Amino acid sequence: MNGQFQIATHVLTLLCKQPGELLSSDYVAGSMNVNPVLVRKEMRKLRACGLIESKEGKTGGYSLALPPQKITLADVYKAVKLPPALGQAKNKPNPDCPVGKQIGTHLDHLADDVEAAIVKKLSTITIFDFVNQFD
Amino acid sequence: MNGQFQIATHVLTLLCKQPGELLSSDYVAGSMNVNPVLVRKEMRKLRACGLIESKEGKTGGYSLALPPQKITLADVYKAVKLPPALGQAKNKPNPDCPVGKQIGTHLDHLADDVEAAIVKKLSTITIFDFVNQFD
DNA sequence: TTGTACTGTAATATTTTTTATTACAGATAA
DNA sequence: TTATCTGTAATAAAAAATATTACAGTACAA
Repeated sequence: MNGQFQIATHVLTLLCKQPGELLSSDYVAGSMNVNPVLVRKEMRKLRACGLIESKEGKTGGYSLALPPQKITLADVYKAVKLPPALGQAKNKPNPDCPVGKQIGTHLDHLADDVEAAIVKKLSTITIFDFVNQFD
Repeated sequence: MNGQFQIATHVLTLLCKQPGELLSSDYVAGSMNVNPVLVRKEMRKLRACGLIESKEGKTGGYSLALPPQKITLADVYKAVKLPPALGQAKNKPNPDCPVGKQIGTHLDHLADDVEAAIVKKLSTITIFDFVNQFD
């Protein structure tokens, strides 16, 4: 149960719907029933990728750093860095087994391909597109 | 850290490499350093989808139910039913917020699209293909 | 210049999920 | 009838995600 992508997308949606305004982590957290600190953590990632800007102090808050047509959901996905879609083995396989010895490499390669497919799909959708679905 | 797909793929690889033999959960678990009960749990899912067969009793074990050319990694992915690639919000958003009210629907739709992209990619690779990569 | 309302961040606790372990009933072959 | 396997449940342990608390730093405004 990992809601990081959902938090990031929710905030970007709010920012897109209220351009020019600075939204606080408290306000945003209230809209999605989540802890404000968690919002600030995700915002740090989005800012590190140049998707949003933040302002400290009274009257501080978050705003889009780019026009919403320039932000794709792939950017969001890469910013929040979810765990791999195919999962990840906890233990290393037995190196004495011919299969165990090699399977890690092949599974890694496969995981890369799947991540690429996800990014490709998400790169076709901008925040602008996503928000346009709303009434 | 979710290794269910890895376990399933590892077992199918071993079964493919040793056709005709029945492999026990203990043997397989040893090849991937994982608990045998966990292997049996994944095998239950694969069997429910008709990918493998199992035999109880002494000399029991697991075998492929189909030729490896007929089993795609998409079949495996669907059989093990991983959590959604984009994650999932734990809490429901605030229904009094215009965005919170609707975003669930749009995120669900997006999740479906991404899962479809993953399945499409994985459906191009059979277990036979995967195993052929090994030395 | 002092109070207020934010961000930024760390530390810790709680909750949830995943994996491991233990146990045992039932099946099947030697 | 004994040994070795699957099938499954129940429980424990480990890992990950989220929530909470706390507080330093920043910026605005009265």
